[in-house]
Amino acid sequence: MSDSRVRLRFAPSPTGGLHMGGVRTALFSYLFAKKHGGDFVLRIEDTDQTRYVKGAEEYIINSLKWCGIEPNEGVGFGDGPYTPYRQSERKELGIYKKYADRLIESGHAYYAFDTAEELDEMRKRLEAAKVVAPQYNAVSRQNMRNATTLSEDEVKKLLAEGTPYVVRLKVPRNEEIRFHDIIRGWVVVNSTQVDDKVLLKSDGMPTYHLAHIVDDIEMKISHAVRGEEWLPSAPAHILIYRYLGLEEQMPKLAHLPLILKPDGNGKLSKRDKSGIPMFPLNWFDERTNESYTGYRESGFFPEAFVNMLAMLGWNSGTTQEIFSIEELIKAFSFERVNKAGAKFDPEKTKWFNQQYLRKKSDEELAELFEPFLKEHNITVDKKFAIGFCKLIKEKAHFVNEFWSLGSFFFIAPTTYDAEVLKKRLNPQTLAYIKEVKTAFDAIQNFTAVETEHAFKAVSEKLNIPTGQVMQLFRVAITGVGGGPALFEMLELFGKENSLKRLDNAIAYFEKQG
RNA sequence: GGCCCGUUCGUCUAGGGGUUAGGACGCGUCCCUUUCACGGACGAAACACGAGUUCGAUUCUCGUACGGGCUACCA
Repeated sequence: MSDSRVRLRFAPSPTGGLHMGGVRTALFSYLFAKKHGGDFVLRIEDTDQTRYVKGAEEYIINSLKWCGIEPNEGVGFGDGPYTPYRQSERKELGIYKKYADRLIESGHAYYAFDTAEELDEMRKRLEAAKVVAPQYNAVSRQNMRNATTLSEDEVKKLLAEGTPYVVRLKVPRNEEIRFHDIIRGWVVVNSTQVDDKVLLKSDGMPTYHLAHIVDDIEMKISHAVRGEEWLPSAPAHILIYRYLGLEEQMPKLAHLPLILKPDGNGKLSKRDKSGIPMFPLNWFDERTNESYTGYRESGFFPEAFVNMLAMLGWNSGTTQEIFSIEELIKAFSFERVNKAGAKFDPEKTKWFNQQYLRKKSDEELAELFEPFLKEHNITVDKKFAIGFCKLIKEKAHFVNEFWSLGSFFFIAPTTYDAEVLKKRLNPQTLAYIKEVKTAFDAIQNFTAVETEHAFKAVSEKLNIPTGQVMQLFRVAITGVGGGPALFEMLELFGKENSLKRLDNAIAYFEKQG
């Protein structure tokens, strides 16, 4: 096994939008596969037809694409040597039945004909008898309608009559099951705790337990990565591999710690009150008529989202926190994945996006901001947009904050911050502003350095400290009391626009007086 | 309830038999600054508890507590 090709699969079931926990599982699998020059496969586990949600599969594919963690094989990403990659289609090939039959023949699985009502009765009976863990197992199966209690002829007859049946795993009575997990080390469970899991359902579909094993074997998967919620059923899976004689080919197991809610406890839910999304992309659930916001639509960069996810349960062992996907691939290992669940931190998630925002070039940001300008019917030349981004990005976590932070760059103010006016507007400061306008008029080379110089010269001339008039001057130009570096803004606006804004403001200020 | 997994600042985490227990987010103070932000400096803030092993345990072992997961013909 150790010398064979590294192949990992991400195997979600299309029962809804892909949760960020699922994205992280995909991410870790992707990183490991890429690090070892292996394959990353997308397999769709659609064995539960009652829970199939239309659009979910496409959503999963689009999410992976947006995150930049693309499988090189599988549904939506091109066929590899093990097509098809949808379990519903693989079922048509009869492969699951084949493996189930093998288990039946070797005596490790059996037909069971119990109806839902009978199973329910059994559970009630066991509960009434104060059985600690009611389950279909080595003991209780003796009182049920299955191939271990019925004669061979009876079983044949029932099958011939078309009686609905399932195939169950015949779990031994009292046996220690040991398995190794890359993240957790050795785990030991007694088979008494494992129930006779259904392998083949009455509709002919395999359950997850059978299907994922068959497919992992058939697809030559080297490492099976999944969430911690699967740990309790892992012993049953070990048994299946063993009874199939495939323990040697069994993928190495890695159970990832869960992502927990930011406050309180428990698994991350579909919605969080922090307002940070739980899904990569917008998702609309047709069944419940509920929609969920995505990271993409909330203005997150995919790199930031992926980086944040990577740091949830994994670390490089250094103090580095900002990683490109290439760096992640280089640094990743399952050994450095934590065992304990990680609470999701909305604040830090924003911080990650801010880090990436600050790394983007002004040109790139201007392009990303373009749609917001369109939305407000604003046309400006590229240079202005780039200059705007340069000044505004320091204030923001997201590109979608740019407009509300700096709409005054594009629309000259018609109202002015009343608080500031009340505090700072008086005959002296008004005279100051007028004097500044005159001084600006005379500037040939309208740069930040020149305007600031001129502004300060007025301060000296009128003997008024800049502090008393600076904010008022800012309000005159932008209408609001806060914003980016004032003289830098003037340079971007240019002489003509700046003077026009000053004129407007002076007219307005005079009316106030 | 039973079984499994886990437990270092509020959160993400580093560390690991002897450390001033390190970093990051957030928070606070100060500096920079016309404002806000950025940046910088500083600060408050953690080894769940109890035994055992040991010269010495946050680190190893066992219990306890707490948290989480699982307990379907769902994945």
